[in-house]
Amino acid sequence: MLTTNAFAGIGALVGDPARASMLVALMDGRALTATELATVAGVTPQTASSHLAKLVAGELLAVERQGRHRYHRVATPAIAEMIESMMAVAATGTIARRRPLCTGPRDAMLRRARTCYDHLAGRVAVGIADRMITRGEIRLGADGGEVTERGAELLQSLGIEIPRADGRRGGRAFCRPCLDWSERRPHIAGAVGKALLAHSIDTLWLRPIAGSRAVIVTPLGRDALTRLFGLAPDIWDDPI
Amino acid sequence: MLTTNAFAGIGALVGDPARASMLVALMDGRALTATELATVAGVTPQTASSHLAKLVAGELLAVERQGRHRYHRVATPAIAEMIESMMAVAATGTIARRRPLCTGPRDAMLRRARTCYDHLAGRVAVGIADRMITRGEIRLGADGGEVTERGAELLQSLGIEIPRADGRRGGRAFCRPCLDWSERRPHIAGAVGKALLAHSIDTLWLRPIAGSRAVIVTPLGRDALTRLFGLAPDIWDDPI
DNA sequence: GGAACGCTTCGATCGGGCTCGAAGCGTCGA
DNA sequence: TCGACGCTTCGAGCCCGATCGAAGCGTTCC
Repeated sequence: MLTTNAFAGIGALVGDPARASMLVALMDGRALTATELATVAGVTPQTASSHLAKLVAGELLAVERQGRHRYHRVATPAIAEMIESMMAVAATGTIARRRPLCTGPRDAMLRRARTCYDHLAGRVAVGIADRMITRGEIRLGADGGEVTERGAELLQSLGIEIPRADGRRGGRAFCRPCLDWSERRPHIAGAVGKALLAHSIDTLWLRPIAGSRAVIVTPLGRDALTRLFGLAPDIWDDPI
Repeated sequence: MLTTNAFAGIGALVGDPARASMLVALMDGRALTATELATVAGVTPQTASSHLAKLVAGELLAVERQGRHRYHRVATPAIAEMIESMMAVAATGTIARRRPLCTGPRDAMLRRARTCYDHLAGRVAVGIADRMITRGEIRLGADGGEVTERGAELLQSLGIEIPRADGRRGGRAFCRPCLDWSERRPHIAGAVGKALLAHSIDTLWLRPIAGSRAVIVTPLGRDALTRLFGLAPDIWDDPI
């Protein structure tokens, strides 16, 4: 079976710890250089080069040359989704469940707010999803979700344009639940989640941290998100 | 990073050809014995036992003892979704795209109609999705889909009860697009796809083949599906 | 032009894991 | 009770691939 071999090949590509680290690092959607990825993976540049060549040949990563740098990024959204679903499985495993996923002040930031490929994740993102559901602005089920009319009004009032499912103006905007690794509950992914994150960065509500998936919630963003999405004030406090 | 290690572990588990074959074979949702899986993977029972032990330890498979048999199945729907997304990536790769996925009379059946974990896949499934979209019975987008009121009426008239997204009666029924490996276009997955397949088997429209993911479309099913979903007659002909 | 830098290629080493034969354990049927 | 069967464990062989040093190529900066 040709597909089965390709399937195993994908697994083997992801199966090496160094390559896995690289893929995880690229899951925020940015493009990183070979040297940066070597540092992330904890290997020498030669080894990283070999790994990156394999990932590019396997079409998991795409590469662009810029001068003497080579920027690597996740090749397609489908691949990012695949990695997401694999991490969701990995995060629910016994080994990961045994003790808290991460500790320390740096990881407290990750748990609070981080990027998940093209949308927001973490305690804040789950809180936003919770409130939008209870206020009837979105609906989320096991198989998908959508923005309600009330939700569309809210987003439009913020200046966020949500692409419709079928391209037509009158169509419905779907969104996708994405299991949050740290919270173990869904946050909003898909076009809606992407637009929400982009808008939050544009308006300086959130500020990405270079070299990390964590994002800083600015004082401006804290006020805006609390007000607009009716977040509980204690969402900003890191639990012990 | 604990999660990254677990992530790489999942990849390594899937990365072996023998284990990959087993997982693919189990993707129709049935539970198979260790010996059956050894045959599928083309390895000796000892080797299969070792692989299965790893897959069970990694919580990708669950096992049930029945007398001297051990039945293995995909542990959770989340894992089946993960495998699906990996196969979708594998099926779009250059290697798989180079030549037709499969040939021969046995594979013609697979291309026509097969199970995809808990729902139907293949040319017929894609045809059903196409027609339901054009007739306004379902909507499918990149991030999800839903059953329209007209679609709900159709399904209800067939005696298919679709679980609502939020459990409430008035709620909306979401469904999920799933990229068809052989057709390279989406068919219907999620609760709606599952209910549709179950109903088709109950009514003897479809008959699963033991030891294969292919399903036979009975004459009864051919008539019913053509009539109910307005399929083009040539969908039953295998292209050369 | 020369040096520093980013990245790749080549070659050698080495460890992990896949594989199967042989043997052992539990279950089923006669 | 005995043999057949399904499956697992143990052990040894063996191959693949990850890793890094050394060297080479192209780019940038001074």
